[in-house]
Formats: sequence, C-alpha cells, structure tokens
Amino acid sequence: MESPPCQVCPTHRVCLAAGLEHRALTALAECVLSGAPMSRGEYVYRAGEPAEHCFVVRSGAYKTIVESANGDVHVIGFHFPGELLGLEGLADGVHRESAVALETSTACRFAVDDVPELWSMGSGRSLMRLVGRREQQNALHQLNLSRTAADARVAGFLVGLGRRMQRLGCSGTSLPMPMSRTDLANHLGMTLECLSRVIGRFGRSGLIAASRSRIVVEEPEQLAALAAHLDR
Amino acid sequence: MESPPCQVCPTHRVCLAAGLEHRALTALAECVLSGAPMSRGEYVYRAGEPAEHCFVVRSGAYKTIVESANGDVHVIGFHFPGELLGLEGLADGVHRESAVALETSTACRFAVDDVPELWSMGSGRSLMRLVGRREQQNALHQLNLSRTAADARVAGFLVGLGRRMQRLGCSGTSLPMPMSRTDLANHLGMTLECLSRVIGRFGRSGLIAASRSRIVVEEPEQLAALAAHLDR
DNA sequence: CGGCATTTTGAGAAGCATCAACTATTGTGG
DNA sequence: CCACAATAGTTGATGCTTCTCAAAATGCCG
Repeated sequence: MESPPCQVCPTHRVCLAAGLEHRALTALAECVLSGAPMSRGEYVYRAGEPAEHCFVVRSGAYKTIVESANGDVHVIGFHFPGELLGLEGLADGVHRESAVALETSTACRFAVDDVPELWSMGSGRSLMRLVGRREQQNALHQLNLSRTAADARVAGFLVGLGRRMQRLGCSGTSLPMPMSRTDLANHLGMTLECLSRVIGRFGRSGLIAASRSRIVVEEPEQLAALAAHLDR
Repeated sequence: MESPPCQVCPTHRVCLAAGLEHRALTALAECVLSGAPMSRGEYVYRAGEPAEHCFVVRSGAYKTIVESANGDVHVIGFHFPGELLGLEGLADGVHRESAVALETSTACRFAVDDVPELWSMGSGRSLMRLVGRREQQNALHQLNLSRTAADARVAGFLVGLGRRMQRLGCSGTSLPMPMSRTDLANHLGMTLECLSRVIGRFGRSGLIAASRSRIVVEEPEQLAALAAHLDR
C-alpha cells in the first residue's frame, strides 16, 4: 500500500511537500497517503461517489472526464505529477467528474477534513499554490478553446504542456503524450480527423516530430507564434 | 469604506459566511473586509500586480480577462455574488488575470495569509465549497466551449447561468446580462455576429426573450435539450 | 435632438465536421 | 515467436457552419 516516502519522491519539490524540511516531510506523511500504483484505465474516483479526499499526482498521468446526460463524454483535462485532482468534489462533497489513469501511475491523497492540519505542518502555501496553478491552467485552456483555428488550439496545448513539463524539471520540448489522439481531440474541442491533420501538417512543416506517445517540439518559437496569434 | 456587515448582506448565505451564527459573523468581519462600491469599468486587480488577497463578490457582477502577448483580450469568466475572484494569483503571488466591474458592484476581500484564521472561525468549509464550485464551473464552461455548434454553446451558457442564479435565490429563468454582447461572444469563443444571430434565432423561435441587459428563458427544457445534445 | 457606440443584418469565402475507406499499431492466443 | 484480430490513427472528398468584411439600424448618452 505504501509507496516510498516523500523524501525520495521525485515530485516532492512541486507538490504539497514543497519547501518542507526532512523532519516535516515525515510529519506530512500522517496526512498524505500515497496510493498503490494504478494501471491504465483504473479509476481514482468516479462521478457520483462521495468526495472525501483530494489527490496529488505522484507519477504517471491521469485524465478527468465528465459524462453528459445523453451519454457522451468530455475530457476535462490531463494531470501530470504535482497537479491536483478532485477539487470539484469540494463544492458539495460529491465528485462530478471521474479521474482515470492514462498509464501506470500513482497519486497521493489527503482528506479534505485534514486541510487545517496540512496548514499547521507548513503545507498550506503549497496547497494554495497548487489551487492557483489549477486555476491558471483552466484559464489557459479556456483561452485555447475559444480560438477558432484548430492549428492555434493544438499549438497552444503543446506550448502549455511544455511549460508544465519544465516546471517538473523535464524537457519542455520532448513532450509525453500518454493520452490517445481521441482523448486529445475531445479535450481540444475538435474531431479526431482534424487533430490528425493538424499534427500531420505540423510534422511536415518541421514544427514538431510526432510519434504515438511523444511529441518533440522542433521549433518552439514558431509554435508559440501560432498559439498566440494565428487567430484574430 | 465599510459596507454593511455580513448580517444584513443578502449574499451571506452563499459566501464565506455560509452557516455561521450571528456572533461568528462579527468575528469574520476581522478577516474579511468589504470594499467600497466600484463602478462599471473599475478594476479589482490587474494582471501583473502582487496577489495578496482573494475576493468574494458581494453585489453586482465582474468579469475576468487575460491579455495575450499580441494584445488581444479574452474574457475568462463572469462572476456573480458569492463567487470567488483572484484564485489564479495563488500560484505565484502575482495576478495573471484582471478583474473588472461590469456594473456598480462590491466585493469582499481576505488576505491569503489569513486563510488559517478563516478556518478557525468556521469558514474553512465554505471556502473549500467556493473553490470546488469554481472548479465545477470551469469544467462546465470547458465542456461548453468544446461543443462546435454555436447554438449549443449559447444554450449551455444560459442554462449554467440559470443554475447560478437559482443558487442565489434568484429566478433561474430571468437572467441578468450585465456584460456586453462583445464580451459574451468572446467568452463563448465565437464572433459577435454569430452570437447575435443565435440570440435572434432563439428569440424568433420563442425559446428566450432577449433585451440588452436581460434574457428571459421562456422554454427552459428546450434550451437544456439544445445544450445537451445538439452536438454529436 | 444629435452623435457615438453597440448591435443587427447581409453576402461571400474559408475551415471544420462528417462520412467512408484505408493503414498502422497493439495486444492476444496458438 | 508469429499470425491474426481488434483497436487506433490516417487520408480523402463533400457539405454545412461559422468567420470575415461591409453596411444599416438600434439604443444610449450628453
């Protein structure tokens, strides 16, 4: 059940443990439990379940989805290490989204009732930082979705993902793509075919080099330019 | 400078003061300051300013906007009484958006450093509820933006706004529209012309009755149906 | 009442969705 | 380890919706 402690976790610099000292990390472990590894397709939580915990991604990647009344699903977002999961459950104690592992992944969880204790342990700031980041990310994605040109939406997504990877200490140009093209197209508000064409076009013009599970950004500046003002 | 205290505030049932007793409300006032009324166009905060406070809308309405590198602006969201403002500043202590009053409005503010105290006063749950609501709203709007049909996006927005109004104890069918059509179109990821046509079409078919600053929903169910599965 | 900003309406063009067929990849069982 | 089946992704042609550009009309403020 227990994963390695925070001290040896590669994510501990960007999660709730950010800035804590060795001793404090041990104390934190009383509130924050790291879950067992989950494999692709497993659910962290499902829409409709009571929401007593929030989660921080420790390794791997997750997606969050909502299901409309008529049954079609929408991919709300992708979540990489150090990012929060399950905030929407805070509204009324019930999850309104579902969270699914995209690959073998782990997540740490803390009870919403323990938030005051997290604060007294010195993790309050980190928690707020994560909430703020989530909000910024939402804003960025909305901005992206509001652009009508498909090229701009894809470019914007890649630029944003690059920034998130850099914050993790990873390369901002060699981007992991653990999600399916179908999921990504859904998330970006376009059809699978359209996304495929855009990626193909980007590849042919040398902007990126795409494989199924990774996209290497060859021309970051050109991509950023596309993201910024291809539209209007 | 001081507005009337929480006890007489019509919003106190849905904001940080939710569920607090008379005496606790007085204590809350030490952390939460209500600002002077702002008139249309005034800024609560601007992108780039240090973010030491978060805000809760008390009356009126605000919009939040971001400005791209190339100068064009995007309307992130509209904020009505009881809704949080300024969360994005938590990420790194600097606001990344700007918040602007859409009409004569007031907002209460609390310092991010005072969050532990808010907790001890019994407002922790309310704060988390508001954060959760914000997250839900973001998800809903993303879902909306990802729909390709303009009709569905407008219908979805109206349905969502109706729910927010109901939570305030207001009518869910007579919706205030303090924002300009330009702002709304921008927020919904379409052109002004397209929005105008959609509203005109909805009006002609009897779904809604629109005036500049208010939209009355005549056929809530038909509108909801449009929002759900006009698309795919 | 007049001027200005906002909104509505119109015609044409570009882009994406849709439908359909084809290709590649993954995973499974022999 | 290979063959095959199922899934995932690519490519192509067509029609519809929205964007764009342009002009008129409405409402608002002084």
